[in-house]
Amino acid sequence: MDNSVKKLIENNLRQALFQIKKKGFSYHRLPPIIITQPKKKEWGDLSTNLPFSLSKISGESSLEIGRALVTHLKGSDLFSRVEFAPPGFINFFFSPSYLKETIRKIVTERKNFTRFSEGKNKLVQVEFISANPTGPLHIGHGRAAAFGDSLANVLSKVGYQVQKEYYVNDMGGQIKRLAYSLWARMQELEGKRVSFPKDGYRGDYLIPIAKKAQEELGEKIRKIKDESKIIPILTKFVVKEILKNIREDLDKFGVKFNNWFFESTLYQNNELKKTISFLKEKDFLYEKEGALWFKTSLILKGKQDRVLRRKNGDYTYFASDIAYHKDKLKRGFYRVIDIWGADHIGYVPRMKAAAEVLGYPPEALKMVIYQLVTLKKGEKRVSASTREGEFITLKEVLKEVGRDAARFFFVLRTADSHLDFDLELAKKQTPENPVFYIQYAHARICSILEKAKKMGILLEEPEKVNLDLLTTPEERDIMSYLALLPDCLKEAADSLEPHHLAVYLQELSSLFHYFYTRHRVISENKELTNARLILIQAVKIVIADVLNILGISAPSKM
RNA sequence: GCGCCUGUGGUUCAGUGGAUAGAACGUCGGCCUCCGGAGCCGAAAAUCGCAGGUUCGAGUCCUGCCAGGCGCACCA
Repeated sequence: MDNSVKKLIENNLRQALFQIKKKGFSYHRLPPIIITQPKKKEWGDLSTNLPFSLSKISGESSLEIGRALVTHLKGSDLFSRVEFAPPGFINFFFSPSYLKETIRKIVTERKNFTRFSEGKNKLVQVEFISANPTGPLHIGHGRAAAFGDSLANVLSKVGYQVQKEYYVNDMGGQIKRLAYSLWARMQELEGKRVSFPKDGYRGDYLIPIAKKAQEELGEKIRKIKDESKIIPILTKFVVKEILKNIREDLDKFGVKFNNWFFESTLYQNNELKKTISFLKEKDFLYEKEGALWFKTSLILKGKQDRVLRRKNGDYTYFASDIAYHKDKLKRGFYRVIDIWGADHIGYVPRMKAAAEVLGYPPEALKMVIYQLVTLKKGEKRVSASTREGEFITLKEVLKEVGRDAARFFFVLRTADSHLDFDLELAKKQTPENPVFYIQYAHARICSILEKAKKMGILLEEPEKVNLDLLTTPEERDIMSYLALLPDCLKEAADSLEPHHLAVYLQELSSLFHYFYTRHRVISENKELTNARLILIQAVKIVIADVLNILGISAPSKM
């Protein structure tokens, strides 16, 4: 728990800062202490530019600050060396004893090695995908699913109690069009020539649902003459069916939600109307031209007001979304994270403004925007669109490239990057996909452990093994990198960027494969064998743990 | 027109204001008596879109421009 090595170094630095202040160095405030992994091995395992940043504040020379800090940093058993690298860096070299402690911890604490306690008792919500139940999930939703699920896992590692929620828009014009589209399909099945509703959903996926609707509802519907009374029945049916498909896809993708929140409940339990009254009391509403308006302009300068209730009496999506966020706030989340596609970017300021009126503390509501996925078919780029019925479904992607590869592919990039999903490449990607590289490292380790077992070599308790024997540069590099994992996870959580973990895995796997080709784990030297078995176990545990966070399997055989 | 995102080797992407900008794929050349060759090593390949600015120091921050993506509803 709480195995941040950067935190340890930071504490050491703070003590040293306190010491040099007593010796006459003057600074009125501390700069943020930034500790990074340097580019070159000669510059240590970790490094800080504190002399630079402190010099900027105090006006004293970075050379003097650096030298003074280093003399006061000596004496920690964390490092074997601390070097001042003029003109302004301090480089830290982990001590062998710290590295030993690291792999012992990993082997004994296992998954708890990456666990933090800081979020304890704090509720966080991650709301993601929330695709309208008007069609199957497509490749873009896959990105949201992989990102949101991984982020939720990362946050729960840091100690938060995370709730994953899917908001279902089962109201409004889109759903109405969907029901009419289904009705048209059903009539087609009966051989009637009907004109398809304009702006209807033309995708083939409605055809099997239409068949099922006929089987289950046909008789009931035939008795109803008034079409307007048929539609509500069909609406309920089609939403249920499509949600069932969505759940199946997500199940295959390894994504499970704690809660499915239906927009319609906000109507049923009157919360929507209560929200409207609330906003009215706050004097944020007015009527104009028969519609009810929200005074967005009071908060967002230069922006126009937005309609909450239309002339025809229907509430807008914005209205129920305000009610939805009011409900979330009431549920006591320390933080609410909404993961939205870039096509909702213009909606962010509006929702934030509404949140302010609802009384959200500014940092409590965070929208993460991920850029949309475009499909690359040869030289052509095709964007996904549910309405036109021309899209690659998540189901197809899963069929083509598999869950592990798909999830890794989606989560390897930052949310900001515009993802070109080259399906042709993804299809033939199997051998060269980076996820296999990582899983292969895991499988290789399992295989070695299995071999050791067959040879009758028992895995010793880490305390009983002489880890001082792990002295080669390759072994040291692995241990050093393992020590950085908790910080990597912490940073992924703080920045809401799970891709750091995917990058970490690639590097760790590379270090392991490199080690593997140079050294034998199982050898005549019994003591060394035991030590290396501990090392590779640590690597194995870490790979499996991080893959698990990313929702990817860690097979022992491939 | 306005707002947000992106522009880094041939391609896809990493990169927390710091030290000589990294990796993968592709290309070329090597490495299997021996724990899994789905691996490893080496080489070629980058004016970090362009132009200014801030700074001791800019791929990273600011301004302008160029190119691409997404928005700019009484749709969701």
